[in-house]
Amino acid sequence: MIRISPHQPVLIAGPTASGKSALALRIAKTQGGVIVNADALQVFDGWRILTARPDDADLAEAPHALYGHVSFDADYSVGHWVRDVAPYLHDGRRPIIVGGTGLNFHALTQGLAAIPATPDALRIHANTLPLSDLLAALDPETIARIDTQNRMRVQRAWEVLQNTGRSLADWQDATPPPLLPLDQTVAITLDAPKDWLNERIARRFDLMLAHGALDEARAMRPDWNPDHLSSKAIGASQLIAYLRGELTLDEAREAAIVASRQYAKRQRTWFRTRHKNWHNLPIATADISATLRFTDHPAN
RNA sequence: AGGGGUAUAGCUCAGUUGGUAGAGCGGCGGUCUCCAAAACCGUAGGUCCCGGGUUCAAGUCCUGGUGCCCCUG
Repeated sequence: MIRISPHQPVLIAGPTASGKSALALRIAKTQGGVIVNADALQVFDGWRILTARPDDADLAEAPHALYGHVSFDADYSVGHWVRDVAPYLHDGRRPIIVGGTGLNFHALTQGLAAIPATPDALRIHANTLPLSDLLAALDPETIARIDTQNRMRVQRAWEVLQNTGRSLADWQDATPPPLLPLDQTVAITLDAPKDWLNERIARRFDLMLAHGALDEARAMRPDWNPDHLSSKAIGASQLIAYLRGELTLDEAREAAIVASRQYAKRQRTWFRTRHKNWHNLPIATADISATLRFTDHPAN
């Protein structure tokens, strides 16, 4: 039994296709609140079907925020997101923060180093440098805490040092307190059995196709640029490849489903190790509404 | 029916002049404080189609089957 008091923020995490949005909507409708998106791709205004963004009917049932509010060709990252959620944390309505991006929840509840954004020019320059050069410029303290084989992590550390003159390790040690400490929330991680979820992932992709994912891809095709963040939506590159005749529809479908399964695996790994202090809510085995108990008075 | 080709990991395929097998993808596990639906790391899988033969030794050569593909009639 999970007790939830009035106005208390609710956090809902869980692997893709586990039913997070449906749960959020149910809570919002029955208990009130604003559903706030914590998903890295649903913030974009492109690929609405493919990213499983709430449809108009959902939007009509409860207030939603941070869905599709960023242009499909814009840059976006955890830092932007943390700034964007802030206004919804104390506006009098219960925030129901839902998404599958573990890093966002981590930044929200554990804090995020206040590092200035990397200017585009510096990022573009960094992209051209060999990994060995990036590594050579880094301080030992930072090197010790990053995966030196992971170019993105190394480049990030390099960019921070170049741009701010301070090492990533330094910045991280000075991480400000979190915007929303975990103990002020009711944090729920949806836990779905792997086989059950894999089946749902496949079914959901077929449903997306049935609901016009291909039309969406056709509409996005003229502006298609794999470098856009929004282009990372699972299934996007696959459907574009199909439209270009590079894959059969069946191959595109299969590739998208596989990518989705792999993504769900990464999410499970993250949640398993990082959400130890969250409520673990098994989804296929229990009736969720029976587990959640909304109280009339603050619980603590 | 005749001729040719092919049969190696779940899939697609590599395997040099014979020395009991590898890759990519997938699977499984993990890492991750600003590209995170990203990026990265680790790992398990094989009676090498079946039988016989040559050889100290055969995925590799010979032979008989079988499956599949192509061509001819």
